[in-house]
Amino acid sequence: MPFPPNRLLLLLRRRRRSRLLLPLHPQKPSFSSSSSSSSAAAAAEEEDLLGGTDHSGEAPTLAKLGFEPPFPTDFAPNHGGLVEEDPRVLRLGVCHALAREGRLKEVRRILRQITDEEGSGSAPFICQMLLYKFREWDSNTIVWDMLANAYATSKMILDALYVLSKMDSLTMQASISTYDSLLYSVRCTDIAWELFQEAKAHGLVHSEYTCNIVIDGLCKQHKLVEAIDFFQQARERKEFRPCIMTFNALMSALCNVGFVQVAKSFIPIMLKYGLLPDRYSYSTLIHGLCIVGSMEEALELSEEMQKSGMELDMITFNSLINGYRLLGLMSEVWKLIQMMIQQGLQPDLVTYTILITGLCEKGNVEEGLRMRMEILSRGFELNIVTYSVLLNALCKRGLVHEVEKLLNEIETIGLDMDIVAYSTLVSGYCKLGEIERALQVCKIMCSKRVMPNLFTHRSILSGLCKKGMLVEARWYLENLANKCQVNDITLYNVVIDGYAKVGDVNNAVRLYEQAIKLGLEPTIVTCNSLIYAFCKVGNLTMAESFFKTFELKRLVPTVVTYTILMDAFCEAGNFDSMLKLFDEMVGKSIVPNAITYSVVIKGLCKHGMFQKAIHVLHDMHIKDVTTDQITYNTLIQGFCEVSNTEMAFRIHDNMLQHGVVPSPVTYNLLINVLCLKGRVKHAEMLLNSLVEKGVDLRKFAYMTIIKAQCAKGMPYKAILLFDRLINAGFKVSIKDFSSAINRLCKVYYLDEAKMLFKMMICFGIRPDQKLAAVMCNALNKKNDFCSLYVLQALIVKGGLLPWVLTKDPG
DNA sequence: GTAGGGTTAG
Repeated sequence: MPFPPNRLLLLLRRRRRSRLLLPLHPQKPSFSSSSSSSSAAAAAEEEDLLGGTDHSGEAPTLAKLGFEPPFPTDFAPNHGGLVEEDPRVLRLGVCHALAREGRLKEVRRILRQITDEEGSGSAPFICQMLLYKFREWDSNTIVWDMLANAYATSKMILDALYVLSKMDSLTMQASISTYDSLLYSVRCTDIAWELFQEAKAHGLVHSEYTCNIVIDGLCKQHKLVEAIDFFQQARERKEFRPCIMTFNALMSALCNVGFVQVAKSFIPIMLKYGLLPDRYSYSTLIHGLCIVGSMEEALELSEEMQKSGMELDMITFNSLINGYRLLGLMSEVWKLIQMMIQQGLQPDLVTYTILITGLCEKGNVEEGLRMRMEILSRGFELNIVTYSVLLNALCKRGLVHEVEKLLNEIETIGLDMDIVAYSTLVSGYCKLGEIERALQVCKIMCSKRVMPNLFTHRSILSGLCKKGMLVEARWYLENLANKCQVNDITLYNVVIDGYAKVGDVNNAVRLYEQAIKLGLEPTIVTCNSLIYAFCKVGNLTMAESFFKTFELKRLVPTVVTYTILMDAFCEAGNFDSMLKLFDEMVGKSIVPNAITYSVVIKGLCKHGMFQKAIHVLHDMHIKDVTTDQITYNTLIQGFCEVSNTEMAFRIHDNMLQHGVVPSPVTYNLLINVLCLKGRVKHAEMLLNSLVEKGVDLRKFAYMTIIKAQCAKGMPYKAILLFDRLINAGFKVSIKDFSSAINRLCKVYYLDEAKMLFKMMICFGIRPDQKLAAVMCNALNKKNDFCSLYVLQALIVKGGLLPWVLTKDPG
């Protein structure tokens, strides 16, 4: 007997809430809903078989696992339910007859047909047929064993276990191959390991496949340490002879976590067993090397593969292509595709998806969409993976309309959205601040039985936090923890960071402590957010203290940790501490990135060390650190703050030379510095040239010039620009009108102030008390009583208190 | 054995 089924059921009992649930037959009666006395007796027998009555008074284990067999209400012994003519009985009879003749292949085929037709939950019914019609047949054991095997190979695990438990009660012995089939079927669940241990504890002999199945299962469950340990021990005890598939499984699992060199070390072991690496071994290792960015080594290995007589196939080519994509080297991607075509292989959907991903990552969604048309024109159909890539890119660009179009397309062609596609959409809507829409998507996916996972929940939490809805985020998190038992530190990280961003140190720390109490391990991300929280409220002592505490906990600081602390010291004006941290970081071989350098540049500028700041920028170019808009803006801002217009513009030119497109913030800075230096005309010229070029500008750029024009006595230009601002589609507020009107009043351009005031009324914006007071006082001083009366009437009509007419709030 | 969703810093 390979293993005792009742013991297995006890194992299963411990996993009542495991994910291993069979699809239910909701319309079929369950044990508990049974009403007839005979069915109650049968139910009692079932309970006995299932390992005795549960003393807690709960239903039997299988029933708790969602197993609701049709028996006993529609079929029971001595109940007349079994009729000779039942085709299933006849087929089981045929099986017995064939088994007697040793025609086992045919028996297997018929039993597979029966189990597939009857579906999950049918085991009790079929067992009853075998039990009451064929008990005395000498071919009985073979048929029972093959029935268990049929259920196991059809992934109806609980049915297989049920048959085995029945066999156990009838003192029939199941075969090792049935045991292996069952083990194979459950190998991806944590049941497999205990199943094996139980079998071992009972001194059962393994087949030559058993250990290979266990290793494969452990690898697929990402239990790498256990898999390797098991492999070593089984080898030492000479319990098995590993096959090539086992080596490939181990190497694949290692590669997937980035341990490609460890994976490679399995090759000599393979050779010792007389096994030569096959195309799967090579492509697994090549894939592993590609995902860690070791492209040179990957190419070397692909050459070795070819020398061994194996041509590169699509999968290996795609791995290499994706490797270059991951490094952002799209030119190499194209080269490899050319090479692939030269070798007679046409790009497949995976190749195209990698290409689209690469294009989208470079910000070229339009080209990605065009590529989609090319795929269709080549006769391919897009799958949900390709659509997810496009959806993600469109969401990130905020192209909601295009997203909707693509979703319609997915629906029209009848493609099912999977968990990744739905999560992408949820995340996309969250990033766009459309939480309600994201939650609607969640509802839809649940209704389609695609359940939200960690990614989905994290996106929702992140979206709530970014909107400042921390109460809701906390509520959502606690609901997840209580109801769904989803306890993952990354979910806590998101909310802890949410608190950190608004400077709510107390709640950030409290939530952190709550996570620790739950037994969750903090990560460096948790730590970084807490350090950020203390920095945000200016408590650098606590920030440093937390930093040291986490280091003691062996959490390794990252470039993010150092950058947070450096920025805080920079903001506090503690230049020396900032540089000390920078040196400490470099000393630990942590490589500074663009964000770190921008903090350093900011610090140097604040300290008046502009030459050094420029030097850092050059240094970044030499070290091939990507400079972005913020890097340049930081330096431009530095020069603007000391009114060095010339240098600010030179940095802007340098930015263009390096192919970095200035952001709206760049132009805000440049226009502002021109206005501050009194060069309002230059500022306007710059603005005009930018508008002509179709450059994306912010309201700030317009308003900066308008305010300067008002203050410098250029009221008509200001009014015209105000008009252009409105025509450009910007929304104007009372604040914008007030800032212009106030300045005009200050320099006594009252007629123009009145014009803007009228313009404001025309736009349906009512003056507030402060603006009304400014206007009234100015009119009073100029003795413009006529206008004053009109204004007063307007104010009274608008419901503003009359006292504003005599008081100037300043 | 190949492609998709992701928490932290300027």
